[in-house]
Amino acid sequence: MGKSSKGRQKIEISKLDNEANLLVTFSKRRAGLFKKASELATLCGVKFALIIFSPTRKSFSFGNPNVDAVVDSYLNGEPIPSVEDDPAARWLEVQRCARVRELNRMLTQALNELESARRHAKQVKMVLMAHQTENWWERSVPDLSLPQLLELKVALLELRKDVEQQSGIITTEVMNSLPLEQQEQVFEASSRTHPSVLFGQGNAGTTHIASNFNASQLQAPIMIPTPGYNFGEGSSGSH
Amino acid sequence: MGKSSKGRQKIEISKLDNEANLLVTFSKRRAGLFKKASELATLCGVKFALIIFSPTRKSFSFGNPNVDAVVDSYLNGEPIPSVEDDPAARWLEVQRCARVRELNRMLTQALNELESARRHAKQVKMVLMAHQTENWWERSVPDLSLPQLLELKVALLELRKDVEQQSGIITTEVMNSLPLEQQEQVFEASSRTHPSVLFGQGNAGTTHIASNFNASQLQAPIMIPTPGYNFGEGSSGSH
DNA sequence: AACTATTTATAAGA
DNA sequence: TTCTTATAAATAGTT
Repeated sequence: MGKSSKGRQKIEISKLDNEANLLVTFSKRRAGLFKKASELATLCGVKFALIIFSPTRKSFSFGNPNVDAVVDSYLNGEPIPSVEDDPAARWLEVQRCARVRELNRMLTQALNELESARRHAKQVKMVLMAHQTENWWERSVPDLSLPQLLELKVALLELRKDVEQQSGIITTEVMNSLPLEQQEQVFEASSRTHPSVLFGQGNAGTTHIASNFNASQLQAPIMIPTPGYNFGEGSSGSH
Repeated sequence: MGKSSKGRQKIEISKLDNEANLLVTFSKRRAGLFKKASELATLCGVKFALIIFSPTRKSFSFGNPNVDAVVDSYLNGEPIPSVEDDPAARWLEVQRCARVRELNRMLTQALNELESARRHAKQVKMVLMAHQTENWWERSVPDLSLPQLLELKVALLELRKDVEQQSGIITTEVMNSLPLEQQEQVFEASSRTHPSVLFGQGNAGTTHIASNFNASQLQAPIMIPTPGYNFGEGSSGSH
């Protein structure tokens, strides 16, 4: 009898041009990839995160114990002392956590500057408010009494000292002390929600990934085309 | 003749107890997983990131175009209106990116405060520097000429006005005055340099992942046990 | 790190 | 989509 199917055929690994076929292949291979990943995690007890953006721009993700924990570890990863002398390793290490490191650096700097600016502002305010009960400077300064003027002088000297210490730095140096990348940084607001979908009904709890992983689960039930779903041991909890 | 090998045997997907075997299995399956991922990326032209922590705590990662770009997309992903009311989804959403969001929030706030403080400091400085050529206030204030005193009065009034507008806010209100949306804003630096390491010698350019992907490449050469290495189409450039 | 006998994944077709 | 089937690919155990 003739064969009922040609069976699996070898394909070249290059961008699929047939759109429909691409979608099917994506679904199949994504499922396979997720299964492989979960098997690896279960067999070897390792942490992992896998994030995929579908051809239709939706995101699929999962990880063990969960994506964010792994991403955090990744972003905050320890340097590897053993590769300290390997230039490539060093380079990569520098690349790592670029985002969080940079944010931390910026935050530290901003906080430092803010502290200075705030101390400065406080002193200015003190000087100006010291006599606010009378609003003495609304009268013409020449009318001030000698003690008042002396007080003013002390305050101004104090202020000047402060200004030299802080304001000068703040206003003249700070802008330039920021690395160029920082000054040019474009900030993008994105306080968006980024929800995820649980894996199945009640099997997202403490069970092992693979122990409740089989082909039937792998297909339709869990492949909800929703961006950012997680499953695995810790997917339903915090990390 | 007898068979030279039992060949592949079926195994149960549960944590391997044999340590040596686990390490070998990890290496093999990691390689397979990476290959599958790169094939999927090539075939379907999708973005992905894969981060794995080895049993020995080292991290392996790669992605298309690179891990951080995908992680960024993931962390700043679009909201999915349809799951807005799903409590589980909301919960996971809250968990997600906690660290980066908090850093961003702190940075945003610090930056806003700093901007105010800076504007204020600038005005203070202007007042104080207006007469710096003479350092007139180093003489005793009572010795000032009438024009100088009038000038001082104007400066002080100006400063007071500024202080009322800014300093008060800075020192008392700013911490709480940011609108909630602003406080939650997530900023992302978009001008970040992000170099990567080349994949192999000269094949990391514009070639497709999988077209230069074979078993020999998959094993030792590219599996540098270094945190955060990337390869793939876009791995050799910035994004 | 290689080698195979198997298991597993999957391209095509229905 | 989902199922089937023949075949390609991955890999467990061994050397």
